[in-house]
Amino acid sequence: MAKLIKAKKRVIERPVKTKAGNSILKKELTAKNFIAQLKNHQSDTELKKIQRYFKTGVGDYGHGDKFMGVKTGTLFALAKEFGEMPIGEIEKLLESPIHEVRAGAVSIMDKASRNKKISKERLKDFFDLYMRRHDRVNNWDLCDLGCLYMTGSYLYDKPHDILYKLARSKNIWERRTAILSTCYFIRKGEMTDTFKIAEILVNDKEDLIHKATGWMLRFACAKDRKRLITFLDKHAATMPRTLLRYSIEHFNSKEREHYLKMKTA
DNA sequence: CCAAACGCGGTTTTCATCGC
DNA sequence: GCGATGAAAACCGCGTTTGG
Repeated sequence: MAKLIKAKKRVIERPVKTKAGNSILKKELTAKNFIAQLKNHQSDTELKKIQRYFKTGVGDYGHGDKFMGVKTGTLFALAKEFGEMPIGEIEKLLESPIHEVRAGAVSIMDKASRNKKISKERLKDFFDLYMRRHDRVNNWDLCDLGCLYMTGSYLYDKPHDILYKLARSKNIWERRTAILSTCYFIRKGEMTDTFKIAEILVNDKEDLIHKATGWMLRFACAKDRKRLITFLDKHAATMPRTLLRYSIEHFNSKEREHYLKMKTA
């Protein structure tokens, strides 16, 4: 434990954050170096945990994925430091068979995208890479990292057609991308796409789509409660249970009961 | 009677708020 | 400013309840 913290600290103290050292820095901002750093933080205890956390059994969504055993927090801290990694190197990370390495790739894009000072060009590079290599995004956490800020902020002032195409995809992670990308719009007070895409996904077969959609509906409800009520009055009786329960999680018990009982009514 | 549904608790990280 | 605190968020699993 102490060892891990020490190692983490050492990484932070590297001259990565100093602007003056940019040229030296760029040399180190490689996929190879990132993976080497990750290996420093590998632990078997964490490996067991993470394999249990992401369902890896036969038939589960995470089946066949490889893990190395790095704590999420450590991964995020590392990703923050590698924020300036060239896009080609990020793509290399994305091509890794190891989950944490791919998560690192998307996390680098996520952390950098949260910075309001990110350039339009950089954001476009991120978005294009994410969409072009969506085949490498094959778990819920990768979707979350890519979409909670990055995809949405890129698309914010552009046409949103691509999200509707993704919402109708056969690929579960593309559908998850579609709904989660609206998270940024919700933050900006724009809920239309969330509800329109939720309408497309309202009878989805996948549990992880129910959860993501319910999550976004609940999030949107915080800004526009009436709109969720309208949606629920139309769909509560037939929509998947998890989707419904997630979306009304913040209702008081009376309201919750009302919508939960609509199925039988 | 069994499966689905429910609600809660545990995992971890991040964000907002509070008081010094 | 800054550390402490609490809330909330993805997720899962588990024990209990419900209902077809």
